[in-house]
Amino acid sequence: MPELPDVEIFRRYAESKATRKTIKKVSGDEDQVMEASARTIGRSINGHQFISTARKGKYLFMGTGNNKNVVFHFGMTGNFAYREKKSELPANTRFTIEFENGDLLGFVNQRKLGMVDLTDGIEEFCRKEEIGPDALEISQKDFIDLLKTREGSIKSALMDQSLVSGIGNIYSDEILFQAGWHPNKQVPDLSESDLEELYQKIHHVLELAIKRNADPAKLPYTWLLPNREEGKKCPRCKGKIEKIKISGRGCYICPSCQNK
DNA sequence: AGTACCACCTGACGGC
DNA sequence: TGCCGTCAGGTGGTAC
Repeated sequence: MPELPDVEIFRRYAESKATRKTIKKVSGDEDQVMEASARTIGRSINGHQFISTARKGKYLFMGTGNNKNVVFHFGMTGNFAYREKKSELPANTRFTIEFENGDLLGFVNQRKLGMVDLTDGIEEFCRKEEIGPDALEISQKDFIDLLKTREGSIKSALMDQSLVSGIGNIYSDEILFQAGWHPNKQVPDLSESDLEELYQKIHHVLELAIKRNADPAKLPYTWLLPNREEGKKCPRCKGKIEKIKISGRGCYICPSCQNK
């Protein structure tokens, strides 16, 4: 489930559970998830503590006292699992950090589309990976300036991580539903005040989702997300939710509410 | 510069 | 019950 709100919840979880504890050792499958090997990561961080956490878009960073950062990206599935005193971690745990006190932090990633990496500098890492400004960090002015020169559909613009990072398939559906735009609306057709409104919707949706722990069951029933299923009733107009395909991704809309 | 499509993985679900 | 196709909240590469 990991889009910006989910990753922010994971960050808070890791911050509260796994910082200020001395790292004893790390282990991980030597498969495609480990961008840097567990051995390399262990050599850099064993004996140190995590003292900070950071998030940019869907990327999560845990910084150690010796200025290293373990980087996490969850792909389409996964979360963290913290366990006390070596109690059992969930299935599909791909990377484990063990602390001196015996506690464990597991990176759970069923579909192996995520990754674990190591970097000295967060800024440098983001530049290399072409991760754009975070959707909740960028100013309204910068957001509008970026979109001014953008072509193509608003949906693909919102989901382009190099433009603005953190918004994925389902939260872009929600944002566009609340803003009233069809996902295929062309960006050049949006006025400056349209873009201002869009910026506000992005903040509204992402911030409230974080407040509700990114738990779909706790989101307002007036939102699209709890009704994001073909044939369900639109919570606003009671029309039928339709599923369409945009750049290969399933996309849910209310055709009558999203006709701007 | 955008977009469409495939690939990477695993597991759940519906149809037969 | 079992097999098969399809789909899932992400990203990267490639071809157009």
